[in-house]
Amino acid sequence: MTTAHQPQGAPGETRPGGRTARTREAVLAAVFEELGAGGFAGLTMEKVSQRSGIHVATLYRRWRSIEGLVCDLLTELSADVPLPDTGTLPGDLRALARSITAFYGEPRMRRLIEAVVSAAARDPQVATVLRSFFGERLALAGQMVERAVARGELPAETDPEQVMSALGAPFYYRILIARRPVDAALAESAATAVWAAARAGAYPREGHGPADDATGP
Amino acid sequence: MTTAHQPQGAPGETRPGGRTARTREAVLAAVFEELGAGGFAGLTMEKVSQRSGIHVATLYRRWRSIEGLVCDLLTELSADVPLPDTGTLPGDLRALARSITAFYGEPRMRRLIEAVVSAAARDPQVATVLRSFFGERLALAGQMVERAVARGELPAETDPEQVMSALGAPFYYRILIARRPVDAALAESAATAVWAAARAGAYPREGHGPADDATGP
DNA sequence: AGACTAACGCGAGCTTCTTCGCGTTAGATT
DNA sequence: AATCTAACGCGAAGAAGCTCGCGTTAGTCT
Repeated sequence: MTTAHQPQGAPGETRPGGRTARTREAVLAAVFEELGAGGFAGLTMEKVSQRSGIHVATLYRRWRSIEGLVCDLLTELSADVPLPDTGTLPGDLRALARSITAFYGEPRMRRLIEAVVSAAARDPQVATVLRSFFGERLALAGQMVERAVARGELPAETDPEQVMSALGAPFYYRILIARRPVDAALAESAATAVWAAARAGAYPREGHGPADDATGP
Repeated sequence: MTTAHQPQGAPGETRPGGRTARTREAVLAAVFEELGAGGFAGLTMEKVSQRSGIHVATLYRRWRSIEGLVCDLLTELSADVPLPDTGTLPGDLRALARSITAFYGEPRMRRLIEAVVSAAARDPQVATVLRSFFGERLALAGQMVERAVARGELPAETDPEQVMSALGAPFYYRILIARRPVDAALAESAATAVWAAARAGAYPREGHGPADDATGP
């Protein structure tokens, strides 16, 4: 869980509840606020230092760079989107899509993911953390799909992680590429689309080709 | 077409075929190569200057920043993915998905889009250019879907741009978030998924809700 | 061909970013 | 309570990034 950048900070380290943890909290809060205020463009060590009251040298010592800070913030805000269990996959997909919409409805969170992706483009270590971070979340969310397959809602050869990728993809496209706010319509569209596509066998496990009904209606 | 950063450079300006155009060509080529070599992480004005043989001051004068350079490069490489017309929408979707795969199959191009998104997170002007750039391409690609609607392959209330967004989204998710290379399987999956989802009415125009078959099989 | 001007090269100078050494503080240890 | 050490504050020094003014070059215009 601890990033490669910071020698200490996560619970279970040498100074668990003490000064170290306090400064980390203060710093990450400052990064988050600064990010919400000015985006990644206006994010600088100097500002984080001023807002948090922590000296710049300390920031460089523990996090090495802005990228490291953003990266650490990402891992901190991990457990914010819980997995639904409504009993049916379309219900679950819809619920999750709405959760994601609520999450990224806040400009702060869009700024955060923007910053993380931007940081990953510059720092290979951040890229690694980002990949494994989403990898874990994807594997976790995949359980939702596995239940659906067990219930017989989807073909047995369906790849759970691909389904969940397909659910998330429209949001990140909207945020990073189209650069428009996410809304309820996107959530409905994403959930409906993934459900239809998954039923059509568009997300097969490796080895199985996709069900080829793509030759006409 | 001209970015907000550079006073000259695009064809039709004051010094069309002369030194200005040559330096721009040399500089953008240098940026591209440097990007392919070290990614956005290793991209610096100094290196671009050295590789292109153009003085640093000139780079700052014309492009103002690294972000401006990357932004200009994006607009330069715009017309590289032609629109297919196979006669059927599933055929078109598949062909386009394969084109996109070929395009982003090159690490260089993944680096480029990474750099562009990263630059947009820092520079609001780049963000604007990025949005309008993809907006235009989306509108253009939407014609593919309009033809399909006219042929009766899709519901009349289908929103062309949403369909095309949905086709592109998986690629950008793969590149920027999952951080794994794009492959043929992704192309097939994306094309198949969008086709199934579009037929199910998952991409309605504003005002029409998505066709609600999301309550169970 | 000659005059005119936009764009470039050059290097100095400024700002911002980043690191380092040393003394101090907070928390753990016994 | 006394000791011991990791983490922090502080300021200075070094490096990198960025701007500016001036002279030169290349392309245009008459």
